[in-house]
Amino acid sequence: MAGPVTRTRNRWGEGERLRLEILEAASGLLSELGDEEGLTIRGVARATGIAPASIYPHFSDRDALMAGLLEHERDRLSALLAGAATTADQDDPLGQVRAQLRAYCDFAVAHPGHYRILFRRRPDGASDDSAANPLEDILARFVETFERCERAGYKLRLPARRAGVMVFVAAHGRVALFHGNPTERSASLLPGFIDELVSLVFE
Amino acid sequence: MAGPVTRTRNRWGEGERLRLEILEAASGLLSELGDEEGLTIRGVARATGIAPASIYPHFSDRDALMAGLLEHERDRLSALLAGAATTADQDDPLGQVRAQLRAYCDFAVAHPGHYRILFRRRPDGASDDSAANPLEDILARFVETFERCERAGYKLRLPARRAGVMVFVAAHGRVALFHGNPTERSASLLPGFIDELVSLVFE
DNA sequence: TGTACATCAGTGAACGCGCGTTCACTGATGTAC
DNA sequence: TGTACATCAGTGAACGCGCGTTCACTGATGTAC
Repeated sequence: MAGPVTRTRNRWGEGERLRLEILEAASGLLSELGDEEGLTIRGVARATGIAPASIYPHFSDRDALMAGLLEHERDRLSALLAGAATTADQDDPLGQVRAQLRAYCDFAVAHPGHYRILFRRRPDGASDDSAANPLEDILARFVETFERCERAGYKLRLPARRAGVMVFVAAHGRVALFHGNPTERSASLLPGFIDELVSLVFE
Repeated sequence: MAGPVTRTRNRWGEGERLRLEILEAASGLLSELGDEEGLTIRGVARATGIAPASIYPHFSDRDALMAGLLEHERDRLSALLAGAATTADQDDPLGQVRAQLRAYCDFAVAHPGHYRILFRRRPDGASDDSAANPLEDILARFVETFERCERAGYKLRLPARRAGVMVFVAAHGRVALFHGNPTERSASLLPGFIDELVSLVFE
């Protein structure tokens, strides 16, 4: 499809740049394929415009590349959610909840491949700490916003953390439903779902 | 791990049996691997105790085998949910909702691999009708039960279908969270989550 | 009842392919003296 | 300023492997006459 990718080699002392180039190429590939399968060392090398062997100084093997990619995408989504909360009206925490949920669903709809890898089972070796678990990071964004709601005097039907879990898992379930049946119609029903969800969680 | 699988060839006129044997072997493999990757024609043939070529009279290619497996597992889960509703106290529709949700989560926790393929993106060629969409089938089980609740006089905060969508997607999101972090602790919090979820949806 | 033939269930070997990974290398850019 | 050498960024070719799929086949079981 795309012509052969050409690139100029990094300058002396800047070899580390290639690491990011690889991750970005892999991310682009994930958009095209919509799926982690087919995301191979050779494929990523082709997309980056380098030899397969050139991956190895930056990622020790395919698993390490996938783990790097997961971290990369988790950080993108986490930043997006934090941004949505601060962009919304600071005096309207309920609006912030909605803005975050909308940002979350938009991301999932627009980037199914990226979204999906965030919810992939972690390799068995992964530890239990939150740094390794991308979901904890995302969840924390929602919990923060509910805590802000509580401080602003809004009455929740659940404690802030439980409310965060509830909207997060429900939103995730809803976009998974969309991914299973990615139609215009299903996407158009998302805003209504978000409103329903928010209304259930408040008094 | 397991020794070489041996089997006796089916009798004349019973060649169709092999189709089911293949699906059951694939299902078993899915349990062991916990993952659709590695579920190969050759691997399934090995697990069934047949030659790879013997798959082809029953499934035209790998995609057809995967589609057959998805259908197989969807029917299992759907039957499980229907059974949970009829096993519960017939005069307690709210208890039926809980029983279904518990059955659903138990299935997801006990069979991550089987569960996961139900939520895999369908191949692009798949049509839009509900028969092709495993999720619709599962969703319908929950909706049925909420309709029973309404007829029994329980007040829902959402219409029955929307309530069904809500608990279904929330339950799915919750077990996905578990799959991302499959600890004892996470599993032990599931019953509490189910109760919370049910309480949110009723007045 | 025999016997020739059709049909069945399933096999074994081979094909071409893309994969992950290794290893000795190349050429450009920096540094020591 | 020159020059020998170290270090850097990245390459090209090769390896062994398991994969999906094809194809001519085998031996057992049924059927027609």
